[in-house]
Amino acid sequence: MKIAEIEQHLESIKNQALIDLGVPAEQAQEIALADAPNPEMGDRGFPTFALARVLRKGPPMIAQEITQKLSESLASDELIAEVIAAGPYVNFKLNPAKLAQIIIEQAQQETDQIGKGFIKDPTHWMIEYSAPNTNKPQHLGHVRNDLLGESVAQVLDFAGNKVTRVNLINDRGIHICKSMLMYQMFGDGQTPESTGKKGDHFVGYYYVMFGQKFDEEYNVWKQGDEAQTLLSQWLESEAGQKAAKEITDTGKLHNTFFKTYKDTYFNTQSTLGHLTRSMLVAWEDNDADVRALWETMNQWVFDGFDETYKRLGVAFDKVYYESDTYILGKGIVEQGLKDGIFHTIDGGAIACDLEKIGLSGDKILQRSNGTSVYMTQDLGTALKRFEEHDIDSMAYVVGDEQRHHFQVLFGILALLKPELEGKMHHISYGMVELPKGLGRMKTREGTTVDADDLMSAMFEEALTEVKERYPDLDEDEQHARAEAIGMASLKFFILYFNRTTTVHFDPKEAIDFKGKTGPYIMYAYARIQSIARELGGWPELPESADLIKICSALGTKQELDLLNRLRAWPHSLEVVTRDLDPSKIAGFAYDLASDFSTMYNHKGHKIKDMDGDRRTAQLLLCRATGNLLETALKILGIEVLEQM
RNA sequence: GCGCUCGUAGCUCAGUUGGAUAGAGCAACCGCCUUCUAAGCGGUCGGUCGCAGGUUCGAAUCCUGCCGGGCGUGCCA
Repeated sequence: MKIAEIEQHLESIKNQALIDLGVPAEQAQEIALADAPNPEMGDRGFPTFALARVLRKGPPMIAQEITQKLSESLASDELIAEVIAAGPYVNFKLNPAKLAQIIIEQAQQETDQIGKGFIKDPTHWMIEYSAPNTNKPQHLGHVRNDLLGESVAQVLDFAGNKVTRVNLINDRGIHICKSMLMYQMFGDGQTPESTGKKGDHFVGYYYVMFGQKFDEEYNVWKQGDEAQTLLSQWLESEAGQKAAKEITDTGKLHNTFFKTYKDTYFNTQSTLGHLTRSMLVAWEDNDADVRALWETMNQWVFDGFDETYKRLGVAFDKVYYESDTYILGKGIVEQGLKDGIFHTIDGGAIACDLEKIGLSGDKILQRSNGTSVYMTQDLGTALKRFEEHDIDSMAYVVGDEQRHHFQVLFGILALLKPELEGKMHHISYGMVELPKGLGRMKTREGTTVDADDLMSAMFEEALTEVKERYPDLDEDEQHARAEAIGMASLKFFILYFNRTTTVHFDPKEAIDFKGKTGPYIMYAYARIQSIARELGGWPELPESADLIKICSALGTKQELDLLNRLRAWPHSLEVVTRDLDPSKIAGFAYDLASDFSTMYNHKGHKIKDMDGDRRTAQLLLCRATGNLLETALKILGIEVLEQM
C-alpha cells in the first residue's frame, strides 16, 4: 500500500457507508474527509449534518449508527484501529504501526521523490516564465517570477506531466534602442570586460543614463516658448480646468501637465526621441552597424542573465526572442478578418469585438498604419507553439496586473481555434512591494531591489553565520554552505506567500534564518542526517510484517502527529497541483520540519537512549521524514545540506 | 465610472474551497545547552476575521450593500 491509498481507502469506506444508508453516491462524495481537531477524537473523519434532512434523524444519532456499523465491518481492517462517533462526526482512528509501515516503506523506496508521478492522465505542458527585457538587469519582481515559474514547472513535472520550460526575451523595440543610443554616444568603447561589470548591469547603466539625459533635455525645453504656449493652452482646456480644481499649488499643476506631455514630447519634439526612433527604423531596415551594436549589447545582457539564472537555479528548454516572434500573428489577423471574426474600424485598423468573448470594447489587433500590437504577436506565438510542439496546455507566469490581457488573449484564441478552449493558463501572482527604507538592499537606482545584489546579500549574511559556527571549516565548504543557506532563505521567503498575495518585502525579515524560513527546514534535515552519523547509520529495512511489529513501539503524541503529517503529503500534492501554487509545498515542508523538531526536543524521544524496536522504529521514522523534507524542498528548488 | 483583487493578533502571513476550540512566524516577556546540532524547544501576552445585513443546522470562507487599499480598463510594450 502507498501513502496516497490511505486516503482513498478511507474515502471509499465513507462513501460505501453513506450509500448503504441510502445517500445518493454523488452526495456521498461531496461530504469531504477532514482532519479531526485532536487525536482523542480520531485522525480523520466526516460530518453528518447534510444527512439529517434526508434521513430525518439528528446528526449525532446518524454518526452513532454509522460508527456502529463500521466498527463491525472494519473489525479486521489492519489500517483502521477504531471508528469513533464524536458528536455529529464520524472519525477514523488509524493504526499507527500500519501507518508507519506504509510511510516508511514508500519513503525508503522513493527517497527524494516521494509520491512522484501520481497524476492519472499526464499531459504535456509548456510553461513560459521570466520574460525579461534586455535593457536592464533583473530585479526582485523578476526573482518572484523566476522562482515561481521554476517551482510550478517542478510541481507539474512532479505530478507526472511532461514539461517544457520556455523563456521569451524581449530583445527589440524602442526601449532597447535607448540603451543602444546612449552607448553609441557615450560608450567610448567600454565593455563589460574593460569595466569589470556584469553584462546586464553594464547595459542597464546606459538605460538609466538615457532617462537622465532625456530628463535634462526635457527640463530645458520646458522653459522655452513652445512649452509655455502648450502649457497655457492646456490650462484653458477642459482637462486643465478640471485639474486646476483639484490641485491648488501652481507648480504641481504645471508638473501634472508636463508629466502627461512627456510621452508626446518624446514622440514629437525631442532630439533624443528622434534619434531613438531613427535607430529603431534602422534596426528594422537591417542596418548593418545598428544590428551589430544590437547583437553585441544583447550578448552582454544574455551573458549576465545566464549568471543570474544559474545562481537562481532556473533553466529553460527553449528560449524565444521577440526579434523573431514580433512579426507573427499578422496573417492570422488578416485571415480572421476574412472569416468575419474581426472587423475594421474607422481609419482602417483591425479589431476584435470583445463582446464575443464576454468582455466589452474593441481590441485593436492591427493599427491603421498596418503595424502589429503586442496582442498580435502573442496570438501568433501561441498558435505557433501549438503547431510546432506536441503540447496540451500552455501556461504563462505573468503578474496579475496582466489578467485582462490574458483574458483577451485566451478569448480570442478560442474564437480562432475552439479546440484551444481551456488549454491556456495564466499563472498570475501579486506584486512585490518595497518598504520605504531599504537599508543594505537598495540598489543603484534606489527604486528596485536588484536580483544579483539580493542574492549576494543573502549569501554574505549566511556566510557570517556559517563562519561564526564553523570557524575552522575549509573556506570552500563555508562558501558552499552559505550559498545554499542564503538561496534557501530567499526562495522560501518568496515562495511561502500565496501566489496571489502582494508580497511586502522586508529585507530584515527576508534575511532572517530563524523561525518560518528555508534554513529552519534545512536544519531539521541536517539534524536527521546527524542522527545517522552519530548512531552508526540507518538500520536495514525489515520485511513488511516485521516492520509493522517494530513500529507498534511508536505511539507518543509527538510520533503520531508526525505520522499524520507524513500521511497528508499526497493530499497536499494534489492541492498544489490543482492550484499550481507552490506556497502549499512550502507550508507543508515547514509544518513537517516543525513536527519533527517538536518530537526531537520532547523528553523521552532521544534515540540514543532507546533500544530494541522503539529505536529501530524511530530511526526509520526519522529517515522517512528526512526523505520527505528533501522531496518537498526540491520542488521549491531548495537543496539540502547534510550538515549545517 | 466600470472590471478584477485584497482587508484575519502590534508587524508579515496561513486557514485543507461551508464544518469541530480561528493558527504560525516575527516583535515583547519568562524558561531550557556536562550536546542524537540552541539556525532548536517549551511557555506568557496578543482576535468584534474592515463594517452592516442576508443565505445555512453551521460563515473568516458564499450573496448584497457600504468603508478602505492595490491593480487594470491604450491604434504602449
